[in-house]
Amino acid sequence: MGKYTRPKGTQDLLPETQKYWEYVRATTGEKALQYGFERIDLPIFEETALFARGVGEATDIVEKEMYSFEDKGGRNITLRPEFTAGVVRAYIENGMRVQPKPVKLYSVGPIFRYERPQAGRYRQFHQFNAEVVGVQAPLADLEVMLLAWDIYAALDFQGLSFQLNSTGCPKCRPAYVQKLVTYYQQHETEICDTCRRRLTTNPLRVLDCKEAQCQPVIANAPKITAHLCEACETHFTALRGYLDELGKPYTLNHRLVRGLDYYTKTVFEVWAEGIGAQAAVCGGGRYDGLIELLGGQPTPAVGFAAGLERIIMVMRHQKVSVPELPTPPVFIVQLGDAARRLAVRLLVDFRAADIGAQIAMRGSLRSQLRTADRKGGRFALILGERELARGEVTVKDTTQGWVQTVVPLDEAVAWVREQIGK
RNA sequence: GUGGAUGUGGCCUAAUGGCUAGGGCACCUGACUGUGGUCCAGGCGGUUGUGGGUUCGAGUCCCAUCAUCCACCCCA
Repeated sequence: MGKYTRPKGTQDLLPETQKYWEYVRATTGEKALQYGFERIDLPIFEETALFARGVGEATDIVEKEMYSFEDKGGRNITLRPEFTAGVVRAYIENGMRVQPKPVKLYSVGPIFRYERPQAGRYRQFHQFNAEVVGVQAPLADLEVMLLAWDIYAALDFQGLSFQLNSTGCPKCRPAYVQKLVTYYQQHETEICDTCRRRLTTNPLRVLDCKEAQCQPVIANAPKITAHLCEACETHFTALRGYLDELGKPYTLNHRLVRGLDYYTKTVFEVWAEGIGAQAAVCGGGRYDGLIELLGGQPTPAVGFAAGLERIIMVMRHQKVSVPELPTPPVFIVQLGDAARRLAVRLLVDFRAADIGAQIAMRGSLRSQLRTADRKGGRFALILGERELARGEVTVKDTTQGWVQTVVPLDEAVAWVREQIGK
């Protein structure tokens, strides 16, 4: 081993895994564009205050998972722990409120969180993110959910379903939270320590506690969907109506919550058959309060994010076949100094004709052919003294075993082009 | 942040506390400038994760530390 090793929780994405990344990036990007989302690329770091405010001071992310530092100019900087805050910042800063609504944006890229690494979980990882900004109507929620769904369908994920809930809005949520806290206080002796703490810091979070002792308490807890105001109720009903209309399976899950204040109304996850049981593969929801919170005009929005490492992990586990990355079809084998000079001319001729080509750089004929076999493409072109003398090149089609053809040197490019039908 | 398991060349791995840590894959060289994965010969590559300790002697036992994996936590 060398002197230096990767920082904890980071990974090298080696050439042999690139086809998965390329495939996932291509599929998600294609779907997003198809659905009218436009790509936006944002800085990987932002002002720390943006995330502190946008994600929420009391969240785990802000409290202990951010990569924050001071730059040489004394600015407080944080490597983005999620996309939404940056998207909203860009929306406001670039005056996107003057654009026709909805504004539909997507992003892909690295995300940073200081967490304990685990299978499929890294400190630098990657997300796909999509947002619909500027529309209150539940059609926007549906649009985001459909994109999430279809991305996984396009990636051939099995057993897809939605988990769905509404978290209400500033009008109806406080009353519900009060009710929940009162209920929990009556059962204070039956719940875990963490939940007791949550009651004061972030009450909604008690609902997704995994502790065994908390389960019966959760099961009988008041459900927020029974306490929605009229606007939230109408919104939720309409969204469910669309899903019913489309026959998309969803489960009402009153335990599905986001602990952040700016989340409103719709909260959802897509579940799929993962490694073993069903598991969430992406999550999202509506955040009508965030843009105003970050200094913009009051603007409704809804979005979701998906972790690419998790997608790739499931794809590899289920042995989903992904297309190979293209390799250059031509590999030139050369013998002798004179032939070598001609060979480099041939090499650039192929490339000028937009046909991928490589040249053997070392070794005997045998070992060059062996290299052609393992690293090269379909055709091995042999250029030695014999060929040189006759102005020919010997072409072996590696997909055809020993079949070889002698082609005049100046027709080689045209001959190969014809073979590959370009 | 909590609990558990595991660390031997790039990868896989052998070695009752006892010879210079052995083998396979891969890589390189040769056989071999003239026809592809075989075979043959040779080579490069290790302070056994790191640091201590026990012992005449440690890859092996003990402690610490680091890393990885797993389960929590959190989430994507």
